[in-house]
Amino acid sequence: MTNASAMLTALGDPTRQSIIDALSREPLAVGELARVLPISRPAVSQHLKVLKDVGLVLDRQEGTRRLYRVDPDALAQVREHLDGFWARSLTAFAQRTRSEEENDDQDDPGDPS
Amino acid sequence: MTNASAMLTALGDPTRQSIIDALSREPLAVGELARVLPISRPAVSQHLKVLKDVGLVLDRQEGTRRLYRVDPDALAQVREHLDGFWARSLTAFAQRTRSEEENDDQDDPGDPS
DNA sequence: ACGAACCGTAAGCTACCACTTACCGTTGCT
DNA sequence: AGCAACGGTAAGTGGTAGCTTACGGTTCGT
Repeated sequence: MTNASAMLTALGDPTRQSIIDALSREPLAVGELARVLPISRPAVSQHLKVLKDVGLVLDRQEGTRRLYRVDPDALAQVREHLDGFWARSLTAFAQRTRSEEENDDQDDPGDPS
Repeated sequence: MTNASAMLTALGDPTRQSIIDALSREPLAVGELARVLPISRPAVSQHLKVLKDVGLVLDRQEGTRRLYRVDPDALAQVREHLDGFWARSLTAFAQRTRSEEENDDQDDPGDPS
């Protein structure tokens, strides 16, 4: 499992999507996230651990608080991974269209001109 | 929950990621997918239902078989959704850098004009 | 009409995931 | 030193996601 797909898997949880959404606007401490989200503070901590393990968020000690923020480079990696799927699906579609045109030629082998 | 985040959630399962990966290269029938993947054919069917419900894949009856393919537009939606996170995190970072500079100014409250 | 190939769905089970409460360590302030 | 605020982690629980087997429906060939 590549790192990008691991990040994609980590993003599969709606709560973690909300966390990323909030952290993308501004860095937040765990307690601040817990106040916004409908879950307890330990639950937020556990989600943050998952996100940090795959590299989607970074943390920094700020006095007694711990500030979390998203890593834009990691997010870019996931985006490029999806971009790969997208590009392949497009070229596959283009090739399929060409094959159909060739099949049309085969179905009616007469000269179209 | 927007449609893009629902698609992102559906992409959270590694098996579904493999299915998207395979289908992005070429359209496949359910049985063909089951032969490639390490799970049974009904399991593939269930995953395909999830992917189809969120609009990530399209299906087409081809004789007795049912061909599935990825919808490039749907994939583009997810990519743009991630792009939103990415862009916000970048601007947030830029603004934070600016605030730090302003703080430097505040440390020395001389008139900037 | 019969058989074969293909697929969706129901039923059931297991494992894991997300959540909570409880506890403990750390940091900073007075 | 003592207190308060903050946060990570262990332990335990409920729900559900993902898988399998079994069954039924549809389409094509003979």
